[in-house]
Amino acid sequence: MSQETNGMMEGWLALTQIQLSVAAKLEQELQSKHNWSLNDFYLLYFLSVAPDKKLRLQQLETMIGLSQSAVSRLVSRFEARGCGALRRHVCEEDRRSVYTALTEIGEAEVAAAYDTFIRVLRESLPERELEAAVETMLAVNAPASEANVSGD
Amino acid sequence: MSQETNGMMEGWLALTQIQLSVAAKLEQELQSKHNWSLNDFYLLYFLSVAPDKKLRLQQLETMIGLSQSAVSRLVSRFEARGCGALRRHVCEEDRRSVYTALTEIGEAEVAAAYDTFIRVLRESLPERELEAAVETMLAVNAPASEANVSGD
DNA sequence: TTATAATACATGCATGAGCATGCATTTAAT
DNA sequence: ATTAAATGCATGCTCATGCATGTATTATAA
Repeated sequence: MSQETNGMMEGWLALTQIQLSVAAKLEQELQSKHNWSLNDFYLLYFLSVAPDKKLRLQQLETMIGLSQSAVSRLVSRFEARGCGALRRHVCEEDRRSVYTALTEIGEAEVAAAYDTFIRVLRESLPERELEAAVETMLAVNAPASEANVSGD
Repeated sequence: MSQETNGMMEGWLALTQIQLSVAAKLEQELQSKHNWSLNDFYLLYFLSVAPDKKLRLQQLETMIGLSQSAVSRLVSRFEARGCGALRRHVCEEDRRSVYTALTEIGEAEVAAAYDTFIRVLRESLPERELEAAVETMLAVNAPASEANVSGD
């Protein structure tokens, strides 16, 4: 466990903590203000910026970063709430696929949730810590990592 | 959804994707090479760098970033495997607390897993994308964000 | 001392996630 | 045209997690 690997470790742990805590804050605010989970928001957001505001499940997988089954159920659950933000219909060019499309109601809701999202991001992102964590990792992993570049 | 907020969003999404994919790679390698989950590794790692190589559950909560119940069960499951890397004993100064201590067997296993961890981190960390994502977020969130600092 | 509150961990329960698999549809091979 | 393989989504199962709560211990108040 050398100096360098330790820096790499510290940087990664710090980055992970930051990601976790900001994501928790986002989840919390989206939940209380819009009754959405973070993944609900990602789902609707990616639809809102997609051409024709519709995507097949497969496309959502990589965007949201969930497994195929998880996306299938995420959309199912959301649709089952009956809030009318989503609509699913079989893709006519390939009847195996299913399109998930954003409705006008959904568009408005996404826009509102987006504002919340960005606000919380601005407020809760620990900029200095994030920059420090990343710099630590990059410095440690650089070719000439012999030099002591740590601030403290 | 202005230019600036969009940059913030893009940066956050990129950061999240990076964290997810690297964590998945770490999990995968730890699982195949050491039969540990990522949280298993974090647990044993934090013990290995703790004074006397032991910690109370409460201390592990914030370190690992899990709830109290999740940590309780994480330790329980690990101990229940009977691989002898962990030992739990009631804290004598405060009999409500439980110490989770690393054994010598555990120390050796952590050292091996640590090497794997750092190697995967070095190999799979997308440095340029990470730096770009963070810079995007910081630039967008900076006071003088009028200036166009985006590369494309 | 005794009663009340606070603390630390364990556990029942509900939920979301991944894996393996099933079903329907499309594509490729013959 | 027929058959086999591949693709896209749904679903049964298991498991890890968070919340609410229970239990044991310690701290505080009277």
